[in-house]
Amino acid sequence: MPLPNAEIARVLREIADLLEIQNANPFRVRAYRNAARTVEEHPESVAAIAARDPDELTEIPGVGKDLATTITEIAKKGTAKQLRDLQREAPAGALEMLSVPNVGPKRARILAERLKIRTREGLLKAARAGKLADEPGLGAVIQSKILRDLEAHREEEHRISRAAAAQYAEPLLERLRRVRGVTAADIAGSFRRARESVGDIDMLVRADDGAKVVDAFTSAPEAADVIESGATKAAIRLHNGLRVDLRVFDRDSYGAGLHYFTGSKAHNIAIRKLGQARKLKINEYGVWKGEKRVAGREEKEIFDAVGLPWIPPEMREDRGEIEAARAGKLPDLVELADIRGDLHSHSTGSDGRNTIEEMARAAEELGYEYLAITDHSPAVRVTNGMDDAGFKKQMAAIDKLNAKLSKLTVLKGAEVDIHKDGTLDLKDATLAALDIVLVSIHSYFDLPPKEQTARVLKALSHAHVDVFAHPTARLIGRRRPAAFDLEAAIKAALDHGVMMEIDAQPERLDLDDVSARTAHERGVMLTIDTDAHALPELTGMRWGVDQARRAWVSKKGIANTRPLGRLLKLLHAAR
DNA sequence: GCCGTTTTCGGCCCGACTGTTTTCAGTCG
Repeated sequence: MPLPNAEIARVLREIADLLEIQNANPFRVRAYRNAARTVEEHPESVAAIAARDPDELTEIPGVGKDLATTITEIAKKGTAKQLRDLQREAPAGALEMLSVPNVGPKRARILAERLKIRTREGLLKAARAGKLADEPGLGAVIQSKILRDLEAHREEEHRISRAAAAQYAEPLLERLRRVRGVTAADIAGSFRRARESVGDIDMLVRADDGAKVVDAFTSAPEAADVIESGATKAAIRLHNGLRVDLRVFDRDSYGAGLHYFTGSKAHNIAIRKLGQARKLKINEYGVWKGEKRVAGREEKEIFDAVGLPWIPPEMREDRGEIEAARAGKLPDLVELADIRGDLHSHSTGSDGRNTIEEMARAAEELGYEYLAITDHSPAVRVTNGMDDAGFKKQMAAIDKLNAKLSKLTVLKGAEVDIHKDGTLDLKDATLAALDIVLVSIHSYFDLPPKEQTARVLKALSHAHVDVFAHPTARLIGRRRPAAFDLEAAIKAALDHGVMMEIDAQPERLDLDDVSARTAHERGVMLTIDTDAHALPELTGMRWGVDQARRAWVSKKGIANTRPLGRLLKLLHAAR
């Protein structure tokens, strides 16, 4: 297994941090950060490219001759001589200081070099002892901020799922909308781009009187702490530790502000460069020709100014969307309203909380044409899975229910466990009788990559398999993706006509955006499913659709946008 | 360190808030 892109990116970022502490050319630092990002999001294994032909690496934007050499070295050895040299030269402890809020490269160096602080605990002690107060560049106020953040364990970036963030952000947004004089309010940032997790929330408000909005914001009951508070900008921390940033814009600049604060940073930089080429300055207040603002009210005007069609927020990651927009090749992204059914759900047959009929009625309410009930097979005890006899009974029950239902068809399905050796957990005769067979990993997550890959490939080659459900089995923030060769799995899926799932559970979102995009581009049909274990979870489809949009997938690329007849044809074709 | 619709050299996105800097550096987004 080649070194994961994320690991190469991590090493590049560490080099960037150390260069910054060294006070290196900021543009050089930026080059490393930029390369780290593009490597991390590259759809193909960068280490595999390096092994094949290192020169090919320079085709990745932001990677030139030097970085190609460094990346090749990292891919081969897991580290680079440059990194080791920098580590030796840097004052011990400086890197660790960087992760503390309000400590950047300059202060990190002061803390490590002058105060000889090596660890976070050391910093906490020094701050308590008042040793930071008299240092140039620090001071009493910075000291107390550092102390407060360290005591609250805020040193590490704390990301929460987008779905969880919505529960905090949406009520706060409603509160701001009710402030007198506010004519619009939106959540921007990574939340609007539909990243699977968010580290903070950005809110934009359109109003003439910024002070009034800032006041309402900083005094909201949701605010546990005010981080900063200015004329048009403020930041608070919620009781759960989540940071919320607020910006207020007037009518003439709101669209520009929304574009700017939706990001991503990399996307914005690319757009500004396009502006520069047209002798335009683009900032969060508008598009400027000299001193004159020529656009800014609507977000679309920013794109107009640089000759591009409006680009959906989910695509704004500088992953080729600007080139696609320029070429008129932006995909027509799938929408929630395109979804005609759900292909992965559970009932009281295994670990679901509702009966098949309750689930079916709820799906009917959502306007769906079909719902697949895909209860677990018996291998994993905690899921209370059914054996072959159990499924036989359930199929008969579904036939009966379908006779009663007028608008919706319940599909007879199963979520079958993939054993350690790649065999499946139900008999072939049972699988053959089902309308839809999902396979997934629920055990032995840590097999060696070779073995894990073999296991997955064997399962996907099984004649009765329709969908590879939550393929990597990751749980965001809790369980790493199973280590198998995803490229090989995608190829196998394609060869055997197996679809791959985007599981919409906020904790899973599996496949992730980059993998789903790769699978889609290779021609693998995808599904978006809620994996609902109870009625309310059936409405979680939106999180999966957003993920698919981040993967550039159109309606055509998602199997369950098909009407029932076409879907069944698709399922039969694969068998 | 990267890169080219002015450029193979000389640029590289841009601004708000904070603190202590008495004119701006550091940090952050």
